[in-house]
Amino acid sequence: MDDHMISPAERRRLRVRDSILEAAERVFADEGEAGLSIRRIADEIDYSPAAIYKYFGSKDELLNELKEAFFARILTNINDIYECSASFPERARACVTGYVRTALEKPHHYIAAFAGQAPLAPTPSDPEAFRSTNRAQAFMVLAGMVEEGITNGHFRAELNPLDTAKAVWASMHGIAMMMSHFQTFPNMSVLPSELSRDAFVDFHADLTIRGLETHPGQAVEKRGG
Amino acid sequence: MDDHMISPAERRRLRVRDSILEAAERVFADEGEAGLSIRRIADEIDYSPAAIYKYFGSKDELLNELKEAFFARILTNINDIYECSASFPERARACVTGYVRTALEKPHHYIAAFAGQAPLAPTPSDPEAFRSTNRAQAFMVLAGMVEEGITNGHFRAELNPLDTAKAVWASMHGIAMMMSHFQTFPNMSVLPSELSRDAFVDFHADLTIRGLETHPGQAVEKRGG
DNA sequence: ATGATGAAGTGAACACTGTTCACAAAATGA
DNA sequence: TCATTTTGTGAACAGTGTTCACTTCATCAT
Repeated sequence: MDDHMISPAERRRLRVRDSILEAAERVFADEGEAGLSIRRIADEIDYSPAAIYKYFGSKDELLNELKEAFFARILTNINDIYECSASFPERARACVTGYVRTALEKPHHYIAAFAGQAPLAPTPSDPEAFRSTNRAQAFMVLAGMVEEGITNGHFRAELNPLDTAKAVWASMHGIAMMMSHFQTFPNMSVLPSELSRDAFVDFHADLTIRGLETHPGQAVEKRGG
Repeated sequence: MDDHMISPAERRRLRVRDSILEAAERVFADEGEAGLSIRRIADEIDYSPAAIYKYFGSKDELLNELKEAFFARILTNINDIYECSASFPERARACVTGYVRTALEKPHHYIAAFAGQAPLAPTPSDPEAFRSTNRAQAFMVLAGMVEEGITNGHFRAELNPLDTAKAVWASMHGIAMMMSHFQTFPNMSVLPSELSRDAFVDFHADLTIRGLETHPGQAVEKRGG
């Protein structure tokens, strides 16, 4: 069988498809979801609006692909950080700040990914499909990190890894959203901050991780295996 | 001068205006921002679409009024909690959970309030106008709470009250968003939770406040004045 | 080479959106 | 009673996502 062989036609099709995604990505990053219309994409790549529907079932489908690609980026980054050689408490903080910093690279994407009212999970009921989601994978890295911290002795033993990971995710999500939405947060015009955006991300991560630690902000000897 | 006197005409006008807001509120709460169109509101109150523009400059203006009203609700709740007689560490946690719980009463509103790409602050440059915002007031309550905790000795002395309040707000915002968006969070189909939604709010608030505390999860003697 | 099959691409339309504007109806003030 | 302002409307404009009959074109079997 020639599964791996793709005809020139298929290659051509894929190229057009990618050009659609690329144009959408460009407009989206620059002008946000508001500025992104099918007709606009069509103009950008010199096709008719209807042509796009030969490649994507709907605008939402197209957008979902952009969002998933973005979460794939976050996943890669968070994974790289998790697997780096830094010792534990720093690694945990680096995971959190890494997520936020990657999210802030494309504010419009991050906002859009959670703005749509549709339940974000494409297939909530199917475990297989869910676990293949980039979002889910990024979350599992986080959960693994929490679990490691617990067996480490750095994090409190009574914590439930999954629920704790969800709570940490929620907090990360909060600051990512806040800073994506308000371009100058935490330095709001009337309520100035002493911290730069970068420093604030670190500060917030520190608070978040502190909430999990057995001896917050202090070194601790290893406990279990 | 008869500033306080309002003519029957004005009273009538206000009544129509309110009916518009009320209809919008109803549709919005039920079906979210997607289901809310000018024509839909017009249908609901038996007016023509154009009539609405005699009462509101634009759809955004109308929506902003809904959102502000919602934040006023949050402000009231958070204020009530802050001024209640409970002793400190519990009061801090109650503030956080109160914010989140009020937000969760109208998920669509909360999402919409932060989904619009426009900088949420109506007048970022004008301090006067900003401070009159319900959002700003709710935030100041939070900042006051943090400051009290610091002078209390419950919260670490090295914390900057304003920046800390912003970080706490971000975390609260995160869980509020998450639970508004995913209707079953933290109980996701494939990643079930041991905690009910209510218990999870408490859990998250505990983690958040712990990050600020001098002796997390323990009683502490008062320090300063 | 020829004719058939299906994919790629299009223009025009549909149903919807927020918004505007000339105009009518009604209430108000002189 | 007349003039003026306010309140409300229908029709239209420009925009949206989407569909569909239609052409154009590449592929493939005979």
